[in-house]
Amino acid sequence: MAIAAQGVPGEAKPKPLPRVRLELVDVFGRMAQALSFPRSVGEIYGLLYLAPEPMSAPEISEALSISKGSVSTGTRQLLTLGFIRKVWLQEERKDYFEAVLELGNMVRTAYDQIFKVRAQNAERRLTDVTDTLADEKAELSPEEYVLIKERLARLTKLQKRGMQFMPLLERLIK
Amino acid sequence: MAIAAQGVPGEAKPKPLPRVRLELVDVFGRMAQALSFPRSVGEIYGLLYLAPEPMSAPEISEALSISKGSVSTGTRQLLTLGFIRKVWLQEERKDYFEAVLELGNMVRTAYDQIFKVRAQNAERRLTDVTDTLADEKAELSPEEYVLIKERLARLTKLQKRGMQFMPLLERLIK
DNA sequence: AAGTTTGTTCAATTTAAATTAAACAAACTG
DNA sequence: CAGTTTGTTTAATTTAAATTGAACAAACTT
Repeated sequence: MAIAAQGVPGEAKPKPLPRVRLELVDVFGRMAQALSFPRSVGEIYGLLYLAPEPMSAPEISEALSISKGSVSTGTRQLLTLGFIRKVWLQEERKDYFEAVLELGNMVRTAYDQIFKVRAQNAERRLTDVTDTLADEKAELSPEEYVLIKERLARLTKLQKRGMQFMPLLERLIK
Repeated sequence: MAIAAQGVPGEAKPKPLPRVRLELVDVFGRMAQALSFPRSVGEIYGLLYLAPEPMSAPEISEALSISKGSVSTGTRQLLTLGFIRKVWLQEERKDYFEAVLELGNMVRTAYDQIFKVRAQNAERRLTDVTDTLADEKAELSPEEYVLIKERLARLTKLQKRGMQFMPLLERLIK
């Protein structure tokens, strides 16, 4: 039998969310999808962004009607991205979460963890293709070899340009 | 009974693709997925990028083992993005496609059609949320109202900063 | 110790998106 | 004209991803 402690922020308070908050949940949900994150991840962030107090996992689950499994994986993703943080509240055993409001930082970490990694992967894969071309030279007609070589060189050049671009971008957002 | 015309580029030439080409197909396929495009769209582009001659839809379908339906929708997407172009070859009835190699242009159109549109949508949705807050003011406690208002203002500010950023980005890529 | 509550993990299910297959129209061929 | 070939469109299927639900471990309560 729960004690229904008074001072504990979200305990026994299943008050329905105001419309503004539901709407922002939706906005971030869609935004997440557009960035190919699970919708629920965006929804959790949207919920926390307008929360007056930190929220526990069960509260989030309740408010968004999503399973606690999804809350667990969703909060983990948001934590590793640095979009939310854990807050220990008084004597509570539960984890509480709050949104990181300094979105500037968010942009930085998102950049580092998503964009940068992808760019590096792309670079590596392109090198692999170029290696394959070298291996395969004998089996190709001279014309085809030259053509492919030129086009891959073109891609590599573009790739390099993009990479040079990155430090500039970094200076701008950091 | 087909006449198996000699001069026609890709006719009756189901020669298997060299490994380099298969690999680049794969690279672009994955890249497309990462950008939340259908994999097949990337594959088509990857195929055309190293094609010595323009390719017809049936040839693409054959080379990638995808249905002609997918080729039809995939080429349409790539055409509207400006990543490939149609080429009319001699007297042929078929459409032939070739990759647009000037990837700089591609980046520009991709920016205009994808990023820009999304940014504008986000702006509109955020305005809607702010409107909802105004509507709902009476039903919120003063503290909650102020809190939400401040946080939405924060988002709007960030949003504006992002938008200011865009012309700069445009100048860099255009 | 027995019983809660919280949070994680993973198999099973659901959902959404891409792909195919089939039906069709259009442009040609003999 | 009858028969091909090409390309588009839509319903049906397949595939991939997200979500749930159930099993479990850990930290607590009584």
